[in-house]
Amino acid sequence: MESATLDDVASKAGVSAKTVSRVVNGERSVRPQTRERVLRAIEQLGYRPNLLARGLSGAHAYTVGLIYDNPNAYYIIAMQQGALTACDALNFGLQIRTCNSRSPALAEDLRNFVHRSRLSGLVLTTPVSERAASLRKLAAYDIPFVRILSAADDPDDEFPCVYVDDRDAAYAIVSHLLQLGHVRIGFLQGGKHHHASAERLKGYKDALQHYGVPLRKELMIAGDYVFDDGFRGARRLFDLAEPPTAIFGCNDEIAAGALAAAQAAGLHVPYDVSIAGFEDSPFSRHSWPPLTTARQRADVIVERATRMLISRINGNDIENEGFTPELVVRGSTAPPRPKRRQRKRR
Amino acid sequence: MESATLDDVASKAGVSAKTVSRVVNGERSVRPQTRERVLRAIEQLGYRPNLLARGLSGAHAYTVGLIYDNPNAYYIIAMQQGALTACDALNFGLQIRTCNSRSPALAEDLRNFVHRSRLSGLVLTTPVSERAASLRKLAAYDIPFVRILSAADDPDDEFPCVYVDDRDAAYAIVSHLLQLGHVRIGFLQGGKHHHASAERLKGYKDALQHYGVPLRKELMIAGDYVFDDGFRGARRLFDLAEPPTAIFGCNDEIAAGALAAAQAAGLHVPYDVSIAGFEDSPFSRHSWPPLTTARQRADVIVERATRMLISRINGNDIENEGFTPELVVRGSTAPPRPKRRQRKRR
DNA sequence: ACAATTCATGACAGCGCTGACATCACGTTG
DNA sequence: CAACGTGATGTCAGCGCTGTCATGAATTGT
Repeated sequence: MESATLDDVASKAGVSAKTVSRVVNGERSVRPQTRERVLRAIEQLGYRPNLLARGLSGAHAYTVGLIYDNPNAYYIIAMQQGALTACDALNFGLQIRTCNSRSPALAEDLRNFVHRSRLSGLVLTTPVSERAASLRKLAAYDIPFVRILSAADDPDDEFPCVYVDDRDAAYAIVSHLLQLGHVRIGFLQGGKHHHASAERLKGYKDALQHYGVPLRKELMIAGDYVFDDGFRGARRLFDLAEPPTAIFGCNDEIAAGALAAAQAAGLHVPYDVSIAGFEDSPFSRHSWPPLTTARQRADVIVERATRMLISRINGNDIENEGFTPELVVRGSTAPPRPKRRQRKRR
Repeated sequence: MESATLDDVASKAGVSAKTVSRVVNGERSVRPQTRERVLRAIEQLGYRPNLLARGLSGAHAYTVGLIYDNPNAYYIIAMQQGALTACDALNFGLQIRTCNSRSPALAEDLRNFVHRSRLSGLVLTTPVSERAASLRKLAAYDIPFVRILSAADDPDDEFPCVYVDDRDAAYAIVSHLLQLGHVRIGFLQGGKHHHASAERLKGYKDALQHYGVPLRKELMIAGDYVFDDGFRGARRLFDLAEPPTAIFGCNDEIAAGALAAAQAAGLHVPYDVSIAGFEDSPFSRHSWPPLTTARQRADVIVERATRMLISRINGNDIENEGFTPELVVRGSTAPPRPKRRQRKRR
């Protein structure tokens, strides 16, 4: 019933506890044949190292921290799931923490968190992962971390990361709208403090340019990644003399707000106006009509980042990796309805 | 920089480490005067016990597990938040785990989880908290737990719990609809394996009876706590010869489904049909129109439950406690629109 | 007033593991 | 062939805390 200890494995394999420890921690200097024997004993006894003892004894607690500053519950759950999967598989613990990414003391807060729990490293999600100055401080504190962030043109390779190609995904969404025949496409931007916002904006602009559609300032509205800003932004768009026939909301919550605004204004989605989001949150599936969006596998992305981090902690070299969200077409987008307003367009 | 240890506190207070340990753990046999001195030293040094060492040394890991089997991200995040608040305040660790509440091996799974991490106890949320047979096994395994559950008529006081008065809250919602003048009120029930479903049903029935409105079988539709069942259920209601003028969905996701179904059917909410949910999830705020619902403070409830659990682990007696969700009236409910159908009603 | 009991406190081992260092068996090298 | 790496393994202390038991002081009963 009681779980096996290092000593149990050691005597079963006929080696010292320290050697078993070496095998468990993947240290080099163990003869392959010995390693083999130890691994077999571990397998037979179903040995798993005791995190508490490891942490108490070692230089770090064999536990990573998942850091976020994000109000989106679905996103958080998915990220937690991914991190947990990786940690369970690799015998690491997981600590979960919110933070204030705009605090000037961000780096110090994180350092305190790491030191207090003797964390082995951090997985930083957006927008925490984008606070360059704080990251430099963290690195100076010798805290290992892996960040998840939007791919930038100039990939900032200073620190290891998993990047998400927001530009490409936004490009795909806007192209989809353009191909449907939309020309006046509203853009509800997300918070400026997320790099993803700039990337998605770039995808929007690039797609318009590629299809030879001029950019219209009045169709682009700033805001944050929240429902209310989607609602207000869309209302402003509908009030224009020439309102857009399609709206791209920078995430599903913004798009949900736009959807609500459309319905409040008596517009039919998608016949009067098409709406697209970004993220593939349950919102996008559970609205009416369901939202066209870009699927972002936060669980997979974070699992990857967590594995990279642990690998790095174990002293291995790691390589950055990228993901591109995938277009998901649902009922909220359709060809524009020909109508006077559109004909009038110069 | 390094955090203080028991020994630091001990020498500062002029006592042995063991005595400090006694104070920290609230053991009785310490003279008030000594305790005072130790507490002052702890305060001055900012001492916080090391969870790893405590867990390694002691009979349990000073860590509680939060167990859920629930697909609702908002709910989970709120619960985690509450549990974390309590654990941070009381110097306990927190482990978070999903499980399959319908597995016949539920109790064994939980026991393994507890043993593997040497958890001090469990906070069980619905519907895990309702699996009576498994709870008895857990109790037999000597695993302390506190459950969160729907208040039943016959309060099952066998195990400590925090209960939520679902019946009263549902009663309040249906009364609200009745007071608006609705008589044909559809009821979209949640999954049978949640006791809350039965309680909410009871609230529905009680309210109708109190207002002298006969119960109509055809207005009550079974389903689960998911969007799709809300959608399908509402569609069936709209297809009735005499459709309801109001619908009460057993949670916000069901209500969101009903809302989508109404919009898909070209019905205007709330003028053609009123819709109410339960839970006060962001769904209810971010739909159009926003949903009338019952606010359930999952964070507060779970924080309370966690504090109870830790108190119990520390050897104190605890008392059960109750919460009643609070009616929140938003734009999705309004008086029924007088129309032919209603006049025809016999 | 003295043994019997209770209370407050301390000494000490040890939880399971890792870090630092010691050891030993092999080549290598001049 | 002695001196010296180099790689594989072992020894041992100790991380910070709690459980167990020992100790001495205070309190009680007769």
